Amino acid sequence: MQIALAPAPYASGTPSLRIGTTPHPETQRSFGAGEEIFAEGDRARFFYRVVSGTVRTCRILPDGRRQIDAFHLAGDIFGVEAGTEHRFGAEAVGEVRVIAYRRERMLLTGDDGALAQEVAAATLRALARAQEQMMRLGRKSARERIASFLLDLADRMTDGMAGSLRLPMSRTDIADHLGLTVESVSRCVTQLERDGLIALSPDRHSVRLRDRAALRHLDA
Amino acid sequence: MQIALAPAPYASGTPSLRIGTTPHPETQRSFGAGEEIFAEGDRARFFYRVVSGTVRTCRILPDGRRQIDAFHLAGDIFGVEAGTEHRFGAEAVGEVRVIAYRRERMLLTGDDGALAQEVAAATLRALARAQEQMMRLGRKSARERIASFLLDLADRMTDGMAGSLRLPMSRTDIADHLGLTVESVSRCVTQLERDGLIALSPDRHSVRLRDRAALRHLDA
DNA sequence: CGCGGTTTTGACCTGAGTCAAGCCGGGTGG
DNA sequence: CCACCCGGCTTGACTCAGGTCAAAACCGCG
Repeated sequence: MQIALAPAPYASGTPSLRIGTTPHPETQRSFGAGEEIFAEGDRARFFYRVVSGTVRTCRILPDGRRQIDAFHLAGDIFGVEAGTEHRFGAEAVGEVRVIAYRRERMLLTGDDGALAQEVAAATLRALARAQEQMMRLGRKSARERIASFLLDLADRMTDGMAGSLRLPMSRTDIADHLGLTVESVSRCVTQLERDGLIALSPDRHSVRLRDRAALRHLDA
Repeated sequence: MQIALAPAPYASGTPSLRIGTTPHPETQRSFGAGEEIFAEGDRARFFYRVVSGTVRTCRILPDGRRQIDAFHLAGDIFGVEAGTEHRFGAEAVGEVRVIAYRRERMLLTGDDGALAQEVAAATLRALARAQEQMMRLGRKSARERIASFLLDLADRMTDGMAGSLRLPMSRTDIADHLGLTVESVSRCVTQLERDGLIALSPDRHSVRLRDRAALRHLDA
């Protein structure tokens, strides 16, 4: 497959879009913290690209248990479906701007094949992440999951200057992503701090990875 | 995307392949129980389709913990990679026959676009399964994981006549897929049997789903 | 009928969950 | 400018689902 896994061409702060020969007015939308972008079961008429901010896609069991499938950062594509409806809900984590693409756009392989290829690449990347996540959820301890998650996030958020990354999501979100409880996440993070592997800002939302080697060792 | 999620055109016992205009001699290969089809880290020169039998793709942590990513049944495509190497190993569960496709075949969008589309569809399906699996691993109890797994397998193995499906894999494999231990799998299966939700053959490898409603309720 | 691998069962242990307070920081209004 | 609130984070004490270790039991097979 000719899919290039190079960094997504529309990274972080690139709201402008090059779009084939015919100018498609791409709809750009904004959402406030916690707002729903689409719900589980909605008709999948669009798929999206994050322009700025962070999006979480998640599913909720009837009894309230929640699993956050993934966090999508600036440049990431999400909401692509094989069937006709969204199998996950999507919500803004903090302030978010996204571009909505009409799903049918994917049908035309002509002209805008570039977008189609990008989507294919994004899908493959999503699959790779999902597989990584399965490893975490299936076989790793709480401590290992946190270490792995932080490293992964650090890789993806290039912006964070000098090893310090700002976590856009709450502890609860992290817990629901890693299959843990808030308390466990809190305890593990604190423990990693005590052990000197990471350092936390006073508001506890910025993390500096002080000992990547040790973290990577935990990541296994 | 024009991907049709209809049942894969080359299902179960269909070794013959229709392949565009130029006849490509597709390599068909056989493997015995436990044999390795490719290893984690191998150059990804081929991807595969299961002709008969079951394949497991898995990853092993340095300390020996194993996570089985997925089981691939007849008709399934596996081993498609975004990068240049396989990020999972693949092994035969019992006797297996597969067709190996040269990876470059995907490059030509011409002629054989059909295969390319099939791969795209397979990728999307794999992603959907991975997401289902994350839900299981992240938020479900042992009992629920087993129920969910059995239902899923029953759906995919149409062959199993009248609700009775033969599990091709060992308890250990199931455990490593569901993030449990052999003992837990065994206990849960036995419990489901005692509770009358399932019935087991004397060799404990065939399962009849006696109360799908209850199982589905567990699946949530 | 004995053998070897898989599955099951039992007794015990522990990592993470649960429940219940505190704590801290940031935002508001007096 | 500061006292107060409120939601998210942390901490502590206790519980429990599932893991661990060890031993049968079972099935299929030669």
